Amino acid sequence: MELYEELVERGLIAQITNEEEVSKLINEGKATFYIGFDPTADSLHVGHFMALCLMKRLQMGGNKPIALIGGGTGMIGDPSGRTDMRQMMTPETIQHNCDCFKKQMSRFIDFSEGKALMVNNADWLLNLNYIDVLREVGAHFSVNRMLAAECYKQRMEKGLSFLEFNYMIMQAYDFYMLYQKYGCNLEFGGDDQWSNMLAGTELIRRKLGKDAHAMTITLLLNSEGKKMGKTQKGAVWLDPNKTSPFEFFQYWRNVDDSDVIKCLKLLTFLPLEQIKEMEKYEGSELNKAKEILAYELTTLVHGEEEAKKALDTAKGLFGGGNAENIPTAELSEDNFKEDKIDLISLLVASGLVTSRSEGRRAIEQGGVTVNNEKVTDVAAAYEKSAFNDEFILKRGKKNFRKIVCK
RNA sequence: GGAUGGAUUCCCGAGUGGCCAAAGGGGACAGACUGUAAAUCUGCUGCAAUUUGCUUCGGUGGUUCGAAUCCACCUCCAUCCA
Repeated sequence: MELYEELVERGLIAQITNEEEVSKLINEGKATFYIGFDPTADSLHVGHFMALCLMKRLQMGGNKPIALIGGGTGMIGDPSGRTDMRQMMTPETIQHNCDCFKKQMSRFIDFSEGKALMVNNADWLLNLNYIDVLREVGAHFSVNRMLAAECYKQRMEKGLSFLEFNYMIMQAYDFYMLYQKYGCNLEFGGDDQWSNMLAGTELIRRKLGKDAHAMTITLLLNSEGKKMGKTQKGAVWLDPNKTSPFEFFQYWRNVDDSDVIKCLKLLTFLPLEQIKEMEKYEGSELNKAKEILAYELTTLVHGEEEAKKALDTAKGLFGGGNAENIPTAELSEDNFKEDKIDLISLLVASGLVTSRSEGRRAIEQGGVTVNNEKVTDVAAAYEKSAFNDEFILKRGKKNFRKIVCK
């Protein structure tokens, strides 16, 4: 199967400007393509992960990826799909985030010997002269058309600042620059970027009279149409310090039945034949597929060793076995009063709940377990010596913490 | 710059002087049922304490025994007009 066909088969492709041209380009390994990442946080998250995978797939097919870090566009903020204005970031934060991105990306993409490039649009955007831009680029944009773009629809109700309105122009300009500098002839991006990307191809056509293409990646949505990769606590990060490998593993282990196959196709590098086998799974058999999904992804992001650990831990916790690597909370002297600590304090100290009220509630509702024994006494307290042996605290069904005493 | 409407707890949204920590819904969380799934049902959802206290309704000040509710000023937002 050719590369492009595989991408389609996996459901990765959402929209495309010219299917015939693009498929030819990438199948022959002749594309130089770019994907932009705006440095909105100090770590990449799952949403970026799909883009990284795609870069990798294409790179394996001989195409040349350019990872564009949005040091310049980050100063503006993309209004697409947002209902409110992004918080403005300081240049220092942006720089810091850019650096973090670079580090993380190098894990996935081979940047050696010019096989891939990493550039920062701050290099050309920051020094632009307002009047020059208006004359050179602004003349080619029709406000009427821009306003009609899908990505601004939501914002038309709540309000859109001129600052953010310009995001599309900046992104278009990026493509235009990359085309000239590196012969970049293809832009990839999330499906919510479609209008911004089209703006780029149009700008290139108008300014240079050349064809460039755009292709969007399916957004990772669950069966309810919500973006995946978000939890109550926020995004699922690729940085192990922000989302531990175990948490990362668990996130995928817990996806809905209806989303497993889709995730396998979109996110893993498992051959399609193997995934097709799993499509036949029914009922609880799907748990096997979930396990594979979680294991594969954890391996990709954190390495095989971490993935094994996470798998072991999960099996231990849910199947009754060793629970070596679950998140640990350390207690210090200060946590004890007269060599004792009450259960509520313990819950708070371990980070399983955020307030004492919440802890009390959890206990009252029968959601707290100590070494597999349900505790319903709100006033329960433990001696220091209780922590000499293994002490596993559990809130709800899936939140574990091993408690150790310094 | 002018006119009008608005800002309520995670979100939407009721509340227009005491009965309001604030209806209802959504979400989140917990329990039951399960397969570490979904659906469903139940509970719960400001903070702290074993029936009580404390801090909340854009901000600041004021009226009042008492304010989310009334007044003044300010900030922000939306719509229309320029």
